[in-house]
Amino acid sequence: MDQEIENIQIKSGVQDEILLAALKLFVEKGYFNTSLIDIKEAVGIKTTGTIYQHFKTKQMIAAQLHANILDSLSISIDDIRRKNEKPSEQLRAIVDLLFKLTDDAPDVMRFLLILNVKEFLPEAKPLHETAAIIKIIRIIEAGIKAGEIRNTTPQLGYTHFFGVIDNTLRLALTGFLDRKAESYQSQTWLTAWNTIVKK
Amino acid sequence: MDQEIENIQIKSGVQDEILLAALKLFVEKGYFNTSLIDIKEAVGIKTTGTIYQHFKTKQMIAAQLHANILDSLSISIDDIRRKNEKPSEQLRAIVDLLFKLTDDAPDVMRFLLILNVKEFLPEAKPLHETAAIIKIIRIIEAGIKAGEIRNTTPQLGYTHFFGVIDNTLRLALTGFLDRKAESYQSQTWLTAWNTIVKK
DNA sequence: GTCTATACGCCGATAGAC
DNA sequence: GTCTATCGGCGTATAGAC
Repeated sequence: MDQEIENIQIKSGVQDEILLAALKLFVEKGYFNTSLIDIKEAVGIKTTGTIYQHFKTKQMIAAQLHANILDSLSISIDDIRRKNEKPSEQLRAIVDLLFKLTDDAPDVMRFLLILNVKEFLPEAKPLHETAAIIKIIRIIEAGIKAGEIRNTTPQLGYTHFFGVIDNTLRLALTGFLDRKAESYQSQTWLTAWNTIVKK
Repeated sequence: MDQEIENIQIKSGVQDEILLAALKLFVEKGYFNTSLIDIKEAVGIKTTGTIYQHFKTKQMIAAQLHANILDSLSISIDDIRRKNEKPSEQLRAIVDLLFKLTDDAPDVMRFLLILNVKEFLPEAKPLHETAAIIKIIRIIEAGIKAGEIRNTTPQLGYTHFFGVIDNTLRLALTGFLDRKAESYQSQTWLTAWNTIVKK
């Protein structure tokens, strides 16, 4: 999986076909309901043995996916921080990205928002200890210092703001909200921003 | 498992000991990482065969837990609706209940908020088609009609309001928020209510 | 590097004694 | 109703030919 600014690109090659097929199956049926035989068939190779040429274990496939997604996100956030000055603008750009990913790469967002990663990657850091989320919390921290965001703890600000954002994306991904995520974007941004803005 | 108004009570008896042990293990390790042997040992019986006297399959244990939790919630919401007139008061009482459950019965809330139920109960209704959630959406609908809640769709109102609530509870349950859920309750209520209140 | 074939363990579930 | 014992199957992983 190739990381690009502001998006998540998939290279060709067997290894990446395996990752792509696994991502689709994991979010569709769950990690434990997906066997290497399922993956083998989705990729179109004839044996599970071939998978072991590219990944040491089934778990490593999931670990690689997890790392790639979080790395891409972290890189995109770096880029957003370079291109935008004010915390409010940075948050806005992050929200834009997440809505875009939800419509364009829903399986990536399902992996992030719906799967309980800890069950199949017990060694994985909790989300809030990953680089991407730490950077977001820093942005909120900066917003509080700059007077854009009301005086609260960055943790609780993050919790409320992304409570609105993530739940909207999650319920769009599961079909409870019936239109494309994009159609909820402007109203959801306003609502989320209002949970933390200084008035 | 005995259902009581405003709380979730566990009866004694082997059957309920199994449910209680399974709940704890499922939220701790995940459904698929929990074997009947784990459950047997947690309960303190000597054989997995005994479990089959009370439940037809492992899946039925999870299904029973799921049903009991959602039924209790639905009953509690009925009670809240009887005791409170205004939609704002009803929502407030539901939030009170959820925060209370998070501190007093965290495993129940972990089952509801963190586990990806669909993975191990593929036949289960999505949460938003359950009686409990339908009732909540009706409350929001009533609030819009009564002029307490701003003019939006009940679905999006639900999404934003419970985005704030659920994420706060989820992050309290996972330790990202380091104090008891209760300590965030009043501020989180205000934030959530502000996402939908008519101004 | 991809294939065939298979080993091996674990777990859900069952049969039947007590 | 709880126990002992065991079956059958699935799924991960490996060994080795092509």
